[in-house]
Amino acid sequence: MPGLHPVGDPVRHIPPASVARLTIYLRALNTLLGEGIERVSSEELADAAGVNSPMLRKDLSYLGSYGTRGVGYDVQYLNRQISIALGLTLDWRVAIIGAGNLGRALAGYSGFVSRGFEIVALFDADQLVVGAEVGYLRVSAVDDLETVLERTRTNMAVLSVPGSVAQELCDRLVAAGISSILSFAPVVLQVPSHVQLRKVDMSTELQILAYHAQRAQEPDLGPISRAQ
Amino acid sequence: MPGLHPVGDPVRHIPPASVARLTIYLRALNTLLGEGIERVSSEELADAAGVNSPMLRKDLSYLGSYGTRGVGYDVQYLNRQISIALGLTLDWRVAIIGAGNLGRALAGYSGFVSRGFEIVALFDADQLVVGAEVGYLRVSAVDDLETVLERTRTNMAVLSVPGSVAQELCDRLVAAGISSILSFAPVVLQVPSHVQLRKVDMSTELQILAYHAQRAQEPDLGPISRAQ
DNA sequence: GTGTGTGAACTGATTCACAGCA
DNA sequence: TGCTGTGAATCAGTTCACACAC
Repeated sequence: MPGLHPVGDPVRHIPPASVARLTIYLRALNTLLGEGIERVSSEELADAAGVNSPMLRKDLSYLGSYGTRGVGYDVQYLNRQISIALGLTLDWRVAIIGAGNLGRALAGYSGFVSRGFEIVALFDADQLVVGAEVGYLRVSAVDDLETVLERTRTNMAVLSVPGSVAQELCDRLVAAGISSILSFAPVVLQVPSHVQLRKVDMSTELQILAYHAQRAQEPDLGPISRAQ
Repeated sequence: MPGLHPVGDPVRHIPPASVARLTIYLRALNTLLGEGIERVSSEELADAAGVNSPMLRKDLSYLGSYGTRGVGYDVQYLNRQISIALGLTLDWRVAIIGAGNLGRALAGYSGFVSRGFEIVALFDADQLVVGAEVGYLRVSAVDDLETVLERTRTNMAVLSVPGSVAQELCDRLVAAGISSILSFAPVVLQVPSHVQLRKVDMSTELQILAYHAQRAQEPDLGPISRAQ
């Protein structure tokens, strides 16, 4: 009986860790769809997503009972149900702030568009860049931020600006009513609690890799000289 | 008594969640250093890092006792201790695979170099791009991957290639002895267990934002019609 | 007095084993 | 019989309160 939940409690409250994995399942399902595969077991899908199958089943159970016992999951149907649960069927209009290499890479990244995200604006502070065409977008002046955000009905923003101006621009985004922000700036940003801020940070990631690599390097009992 | 741990058990085994936050503290400490601040309390540093102070103290306690009770932490000293614990004082030589917009953005990103990571090679498959100069680097042909990795003594790799070729290149990196990989490719990669793979994925991040934004939108009891 | 360091309590995430259904 | 869905058990991560050092 897919689609049936106690009235007033539909799908509510998926644990954050599960939400993150649901996006991975979605990706794996898309790959399967592309290969023309129509049905998949929790074991197979878990493999494709790089998790174990009880975890996958637990995650999916937060959404409802969308599989068939003894059989597995319908790829297309599950794909759609996860999309609905994540809110991907709504209209997401994204502005990218900062048209440097990173901003342009993001603007040209087809993975966004294919998943219900439309990039509707691209801003830069540099007058030499303003007006340039990047893909099908024209770069707007960051001075016109508020006006353009409103005109384009933007409801999500990506910050790809230098750390030194990130907080200032973040504040302007919040003041303009944006409450979902993805930041690539290498600084800690402060936002009011109603704003969802996520950070992507390449040097943080490298540092975490360094930690593990270091540990792998010195097999077990490292030199105490290491400290200081 | 900083620097003293039971012999044979120096600093071992920092929980993953703490490792991730230590990189943030490092960033905050660097900002403080830049402002000429010499001493900081757990409360102040926690604020700057966007966490609460008991958590920060707990995280730091995994490294040792580097603060002074009643006083706080020496910014410079703590900065150094965290760097050591994370392995940032070792020699990290990074290759970037893929010289598209993203690869070039990464190659030009000063945040890497400033934290002990040296970018030593940049690869692309496109013959029109090979040989071009990006910053102080010359783009190498991906055909020469193994040779160049060895010559440059690369020990970390960043994958910024299209999803369709990511697994193949990942396999080649692993075969070439690279065991720390940061992938920006929007696919699930399979690696042997001794290889540390981290993923950065912008569309995953947007999807997570979408989930929260959707929930904020429909105040609490969403329509059941939502399912299917 | 002040602010760190840490065991103890708690909360959330993951694993497991198996009941339930095709 | 086969594979999903889920409570119960385990494990990890976070919060808290307070002992302890300066």
